[in-house]
Amino acid sequence: MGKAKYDQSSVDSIVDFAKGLTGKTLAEAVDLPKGIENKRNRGNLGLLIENYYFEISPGSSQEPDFPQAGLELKTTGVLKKAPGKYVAKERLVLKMINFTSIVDETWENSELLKKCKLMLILFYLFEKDVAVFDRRFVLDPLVYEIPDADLPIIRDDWERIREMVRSGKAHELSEGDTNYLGACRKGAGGMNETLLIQPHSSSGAKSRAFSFKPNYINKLIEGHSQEAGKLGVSSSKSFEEATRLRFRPFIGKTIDEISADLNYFKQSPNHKGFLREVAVRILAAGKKSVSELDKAGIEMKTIRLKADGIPRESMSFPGFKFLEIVNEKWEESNFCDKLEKKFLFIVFRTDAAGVERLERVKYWNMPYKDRMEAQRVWEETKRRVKIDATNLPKQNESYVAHVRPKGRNGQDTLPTPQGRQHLKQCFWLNNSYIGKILEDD
DNA sequence: GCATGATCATGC
DNA sequence: GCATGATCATGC
Repeated sequence: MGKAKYDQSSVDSIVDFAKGLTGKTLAEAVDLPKGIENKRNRGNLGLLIENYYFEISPGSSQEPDFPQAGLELKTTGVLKKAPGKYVAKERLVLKMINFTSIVDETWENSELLKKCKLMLILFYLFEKDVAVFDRRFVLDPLVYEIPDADLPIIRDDWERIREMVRSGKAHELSEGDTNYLGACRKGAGGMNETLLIQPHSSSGAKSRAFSFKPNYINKLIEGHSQEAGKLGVSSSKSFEEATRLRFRPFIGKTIDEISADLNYFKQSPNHKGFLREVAVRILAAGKKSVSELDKAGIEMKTIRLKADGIPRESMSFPGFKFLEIVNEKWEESNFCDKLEKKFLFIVFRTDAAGVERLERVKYWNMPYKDRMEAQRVWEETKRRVKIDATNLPKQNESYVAHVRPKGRNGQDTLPTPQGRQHLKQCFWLNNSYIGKILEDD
């Protein structure tokens, strides 16, 4: 190592040095050894940055990357949405969750806080076919310390995760359990993953890591922490309660009344997303900009109940491609991702007189058992697509989910492994299943 | 009346 | 231009 380029014990010095990356790629910023450049796309940019830019090789995973400065280095990808506007490509993994030790931790003495109390986050532009060392750092490095406004939420998230492990439910953890801080899967995955031992249960658990959810990262990127405070997120009220309050004034009102209140009306009788748009407008209180939900990665769904309490329709999810699903793992699938989220149901109901009203809102996480059933349906779909993409799991084959078309019209098709074209399809949660969920409370 | 098939307007 | 959430339409 040559003469010191910066002082590893000084946060300011490290940050100043990090700014040298802004607008550049790693390959432009330093002379990389030849062998590396020959490697195609693969490789972990974060690791390369540590080794070749900062010239450090962090050892212990318990300590920050710059132990003397107490600073943890993170490198994360962003996507370009519009000129100058970037969004997180994915969650930012902070640290593996140690199931054994977390049960005895408090937030203040937690391993997470020890390692990630102060972070330096570098943002590079993710582009699919560009090698990692040619990816450009597009934003200034961000020095991150949990903002006061976000602390109650993140701390609450952490405590929820700890409580899950304490009650022997590490294997039931899902990202939807929490708001900003998630427990994401991290590790081998797939068939031959070795499950980890957890303290208060004999069930093995998949390895998981603490992560910041993409939408929280987006919030950081936008630098809107203060605005989140204004929305009431930072108050002693829980995050969910704050959102619930938004809907409260409209509960019990008819759709026409709400529509009039918001001065937002159905333009076309065929507008199938109308009620969703109504809900979006309630949330945003007029401004249909970023909502609290987006930041927390909450999945909002509108549900319309018939007078008997049964949902009129099943619940659709994004479409899948026949040629992709056959090579995908459940854990990597979009459907799995969605089902791990926290849902916010906006429930409308037609009353005895035939008038439809906003009945209530409800937060919900899909129970572990049902996620496993959804996985079964997904695996079965994958299996059948390989054989005959026109014969997929129907509603009566599972109490949780089924597969059905989703497209613009009969011409909206995709190629199948059989070499034909077939109507686009997506996964649905059965309306009977949704009905059950709403029944028990 | 339900399960399945087909398609809509919208926002990004 | 197209994926999306959602609802309409049909057949049994």
